[in-house]
Amino acid sequence: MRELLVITGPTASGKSRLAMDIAKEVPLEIISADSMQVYRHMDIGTDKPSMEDRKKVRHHLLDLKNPDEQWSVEEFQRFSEAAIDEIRARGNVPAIVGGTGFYIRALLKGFPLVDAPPNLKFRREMQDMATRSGNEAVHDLLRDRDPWSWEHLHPNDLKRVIRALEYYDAVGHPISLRREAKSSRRYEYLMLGLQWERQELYRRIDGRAEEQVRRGLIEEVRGLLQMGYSKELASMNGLCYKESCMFLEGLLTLDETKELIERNTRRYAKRQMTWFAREEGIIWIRAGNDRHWEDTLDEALQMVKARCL
RNA sequence: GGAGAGGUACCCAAGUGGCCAAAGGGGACAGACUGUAAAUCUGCUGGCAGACGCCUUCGCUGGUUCAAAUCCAGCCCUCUCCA
Repeated sequence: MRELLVITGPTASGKSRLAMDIAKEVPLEIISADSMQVYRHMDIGTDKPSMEDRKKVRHHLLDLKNPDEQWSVEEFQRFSEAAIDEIRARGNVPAIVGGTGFYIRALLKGFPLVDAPPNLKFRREMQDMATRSGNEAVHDLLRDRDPWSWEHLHPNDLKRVIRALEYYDAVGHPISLRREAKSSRRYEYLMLGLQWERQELYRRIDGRAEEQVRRGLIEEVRGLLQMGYSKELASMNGLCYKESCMFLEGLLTLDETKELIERNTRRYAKRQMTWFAREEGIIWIRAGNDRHWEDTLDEALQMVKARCL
């Protein structure tokens, strides 16, 4: 059985490069598992694959949405499942490439699709209640409806508390039951993770902001703002964008902006590593300055050829 | 040279005799995560110990006191203003 190829790892670990290199020997099509690269006009800050790469290898789930359009895990799940079928029908190997662990988990372990979309009015109400009566008051609403969540969610984790409530409101049973539920679709997969020594990865991240600024990050963000996309949007709160908005508002100097971007990127990488550390099924492939990229690539290639072809 | 202000833990910064291993913020570190996840949230941060607790810290050296980051003396350093 041909397995699905998944390439993941923290930001700046070389996922795209690995995928592109593998594609030289294996008929790959890439499905981006990146929550930010779905947005159009956000290229430099998201480090989106170049048009050149996209010409060489077919990419999916890039530039699907405008920055103010709705997008979420569930949609990622649907779109990527469809893309997988499509790619296989063409006789190619689907490669999920990206660092958004939540998306990858949703696809692989498959959260069951449930009809509980965001309910904005409900969220508003809960939000108001929180500001009026405190986060604990909202959190306490979970007690009877979803004891597991009540116990495991911190009252200050308002987003999740509200979502748990919202879910219950829509479906009538606790969202926490979903963790036991089986997905409708399951995949056999080969999940490769690029592993770097922490300090080395951080060094790669440092200086990256400098590079992005040189490539026009600030202009990109200014353009987004001019198109009418506000800094309040989720998309505009992504790495690089949030900081660039602050710069454009005069809150930061350019140097401070670059520093902030790098720091936040390191933190992001750390969060990803924490996530992946408890994710099961990842085969880690070591990369680093003490190892030739060719060796890293070969190690990956061997497994891909053995299991995905 | 003269007049002031100040030196507190990785950084900034409270604290002016006991309730101080020392508020608060930042950073670092760790963790969580099931419909916006590059987001959001939590914990922790002198050393040793499982714990009672013990030990070493508030520029340095002495002193006063039952007791000092806090009071006194000298010294070192920093900053501002006047020369």
